[in-house]
Amino acid sequence: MAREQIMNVADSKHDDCGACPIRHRAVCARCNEDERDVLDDMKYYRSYEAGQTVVWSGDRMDFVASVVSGIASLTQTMEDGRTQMVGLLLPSDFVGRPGREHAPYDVVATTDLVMCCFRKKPFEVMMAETPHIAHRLLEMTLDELDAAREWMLLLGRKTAREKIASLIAIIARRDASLHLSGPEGAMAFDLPLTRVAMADYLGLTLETVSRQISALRKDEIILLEGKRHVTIPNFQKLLDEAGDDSDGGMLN
Amino acid sequence: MAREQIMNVADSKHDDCGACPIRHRAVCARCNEDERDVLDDMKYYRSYEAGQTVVWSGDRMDFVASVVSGIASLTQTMEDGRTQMVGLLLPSDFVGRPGREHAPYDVVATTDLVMCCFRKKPFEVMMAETPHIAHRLLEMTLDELDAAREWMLLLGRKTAREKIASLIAIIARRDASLHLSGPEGAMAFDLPLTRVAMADYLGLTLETVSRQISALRKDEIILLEGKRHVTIPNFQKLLDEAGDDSDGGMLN
DNA sequence: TTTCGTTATTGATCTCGATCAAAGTGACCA
DNA sequence: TGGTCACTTTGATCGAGATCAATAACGAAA
Repeated sequence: MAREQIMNVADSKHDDCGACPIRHRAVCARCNEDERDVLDDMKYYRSYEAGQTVVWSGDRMDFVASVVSGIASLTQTMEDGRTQMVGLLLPSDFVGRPGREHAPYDVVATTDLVMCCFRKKPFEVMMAETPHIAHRLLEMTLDELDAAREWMLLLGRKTAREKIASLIAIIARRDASLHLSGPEGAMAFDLPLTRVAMADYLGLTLETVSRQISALRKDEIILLEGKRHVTIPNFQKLLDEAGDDSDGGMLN
Repeated sequence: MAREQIMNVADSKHDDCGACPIRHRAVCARCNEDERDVLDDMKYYRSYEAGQTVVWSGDRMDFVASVVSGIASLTQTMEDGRTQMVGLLLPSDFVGRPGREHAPYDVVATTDLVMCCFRKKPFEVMMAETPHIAHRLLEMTLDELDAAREWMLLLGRKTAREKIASLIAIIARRDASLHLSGPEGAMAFDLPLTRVAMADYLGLTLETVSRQISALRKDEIILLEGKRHVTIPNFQKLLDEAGDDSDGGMLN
């Protein structure tokens, strides 16, 4: 990890709070200047282009990180090339495990990506000294575990159509919560994933993904402009297609 | 939760350490008597018969718990009855989330089961005061997240035969680590799951599970005595069938 | 503008696992 | 001893999604 590759972003008082959950919620929220100094010393930003691999499975990983902007995905690959996405990291999501030496999955930039990295050793020390951080991290990990379990239902039991509808609903909801838009009328956004990435997410082939998206469009569950821009005229209808009960993945 | 249903197990000095990871690793290991007293006050044991439901999805859940003996499973069900197991809890595994009101999944006793329960409020207080517990819990949650991600690869990309082989390998390994047996020669154990439970775990039907088990037996990857007792003559062969690279699910 | 390369769509066919159906096994009890 | 019930195995057939193949859309570079 050459020093020159590290991009230090201007660090005026609180301008990165929204992007960096560890700092924002565990430390910065309390505005403890000592802790801020420790953080400033041990963190750095890196950016990646869409398609770049952040870490390869099995590589030594001497940092933990959180996503500032863009989307990263965790991917597992079998020897014969079959691949399954096992995690989708959106802004504020965390990756890396204190106490672990090597990455267990490929981490890939799905879109252009900025990550906020913390060198692992000092991060571990800080975590031991700052209970807030351990609690916040536990909180985030439990959220991820819930998401993973929702995803397991999708992979194990849903039809291709339901899978696609579920994925679009997840993206729509995440997008809506980022933009703090009003109650659910029409929603519109760009799909941040290629058909191949969707297929890897859903345990399908890209052809099936394409066919099912076409089918949902024909049935006017979604509207497509170009290949990526989606409008959802009726969110409830989409949820019905997804086969989710109730709120479909929102945590209590 | 009637008082009479609560089974208080004899609590001589350290006899439950092996069964109760929270106490064992976070508190009891330090032999801090004050903390022991707090725990003794807030914990209780419950037992369930195979098939009994511990909590229903959506129910209020005012405790967290860890498995002392037996196997519990976390299960999600869609309105039309399709069900997917999303977690398999073996002795020392933890269930429940501090700060959550309602259970997001059904928790079912897959075999006869004893759980060690902690009332949630006092547990949360203790967690806030005892950093060791939060760290230990984070550790366990991260392990579960890793297991869930391994499972996602299985659900999304593996064939029926690979799924069965993977499941048997997981059970064999867990069993071996419990009994601290020597290096991997022949292994023998009872399957703790019915065919239906395996199907729910693997995202298959019970017929397919049965057929694939028969096939593995015919190919002498496994030996079957009765319907449940399995012997694995060559563990590496089983791993090859499972399609796992390297150690197939062991962490780091 | 043409050309190239990436990404997406659509069609034809095949296959693995689901579904429907029947029979086998073994524990428990009257 | 036979009957019942839960669980499992095996067979026959079907269908959703995979696979193989061709074409389309679109942006970037020349």
